[in-house]
Amino acid sequence: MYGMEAKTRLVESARELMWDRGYAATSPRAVLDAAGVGQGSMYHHFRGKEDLARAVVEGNAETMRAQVDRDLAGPGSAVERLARYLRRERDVMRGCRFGKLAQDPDVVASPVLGPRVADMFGWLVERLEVVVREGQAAGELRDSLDAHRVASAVAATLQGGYVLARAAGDPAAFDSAVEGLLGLLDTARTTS
Amino acid sequence: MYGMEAKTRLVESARELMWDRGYAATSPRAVLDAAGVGQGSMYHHFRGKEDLARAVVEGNAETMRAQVDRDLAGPGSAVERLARYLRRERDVMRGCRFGKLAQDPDVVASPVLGPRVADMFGWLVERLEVVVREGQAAGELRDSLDAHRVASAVAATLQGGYVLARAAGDPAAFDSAVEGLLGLLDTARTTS
DNA sequence: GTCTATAGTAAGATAGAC
DNA sequence: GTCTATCTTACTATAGAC
Repeated sequence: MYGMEAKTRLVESARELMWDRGYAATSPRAVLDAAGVGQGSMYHHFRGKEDLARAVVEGNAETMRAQVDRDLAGPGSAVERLARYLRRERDVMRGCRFGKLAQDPDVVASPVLGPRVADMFGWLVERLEVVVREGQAAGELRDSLDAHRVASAVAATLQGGYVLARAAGDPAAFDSAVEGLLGLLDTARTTS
Repeated sequence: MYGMEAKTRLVESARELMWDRGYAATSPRAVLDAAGVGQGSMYHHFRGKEDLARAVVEGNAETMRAQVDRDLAGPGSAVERLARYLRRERDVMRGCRFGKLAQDPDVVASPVLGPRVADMFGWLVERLEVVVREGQAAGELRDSLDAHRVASAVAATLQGGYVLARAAGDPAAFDSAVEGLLGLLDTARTTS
């Protein structure tokens, strides 16, 4: 963290703290201490807390889109690709960087942060929907299923899995939810 | 709110504020203003913010257990009862009173609040699991399904549905997720 | 029981030196 | 560009009068 310039260190420190504590609970003071820079440095590079968070969110969005694309656009059938996405190794107890923000009233109310979180989830569900449709076109998944709704259920199970895991204090709760959904998805295949 | 004694007004005010803002973001100051009482009154009836939250959570737990039992223990097949639970009218944009707490680091870290939230979700998943097993015993749901995992997926979809709705700023995202799961549950029925 | 006054700490941001 | 000092406001809690 100390081999970078101050601006980069600020964003990286904020990224870690926001992942753990969310937006509202991440104070500029804590970010500065973690980055090892003074306050003046932050207010030189950013307009304030919200602007720093914007930089964090933009970086996270790029990373997440790339990860999702890797899982969903790779080889395999539709269900195999959904399974690869759902079962990807995750830092379950830290939660989803975006799901955490969506729960924060300050984020949703922010004109700069709110739309970015909304866009991320809108994109994700659309992306999942495409995979479901491909599965239907290939005759793998039943045509009777509503692709958008199934995609929404997949995204929701993931987000809810994080909630259950944090509530239980046990990552296994996340795995149970994911495997439960995959079990149901398996019954929705035309081939068996 | 003003027809009750101060202690009751404090709990009710805190309940509303915590539903909207969560635990950490709900200040005693805001609760006192909403309840229309002074600070001394609160510190007479409660040991502090955490103790007041405990009273709120205990009341919420009772309410939620009663609601879930009404939905799941009533008449109908297993899938019908799960659908009644999932489709029950909800204040989607306000979210789940317990899911919100599970996401709050201060709550999870609290020895008095954390276990209460954990117990609530543990009880819920167990309760859903019983319904799935009943469906299997009745020959309605496939025996190949893991009841615990399916129950976890149901609970997770609900919690994740709230996340998607808040991110999108649209309750319809919640409905899509719920209907997506119900669509998958329908394919898991042995009868059609 | 309920109130106001006040304490001590931390939040988020600004000013101005270097 | 980066620093420290300072400002204003809010938080959670305590003290002590009524």
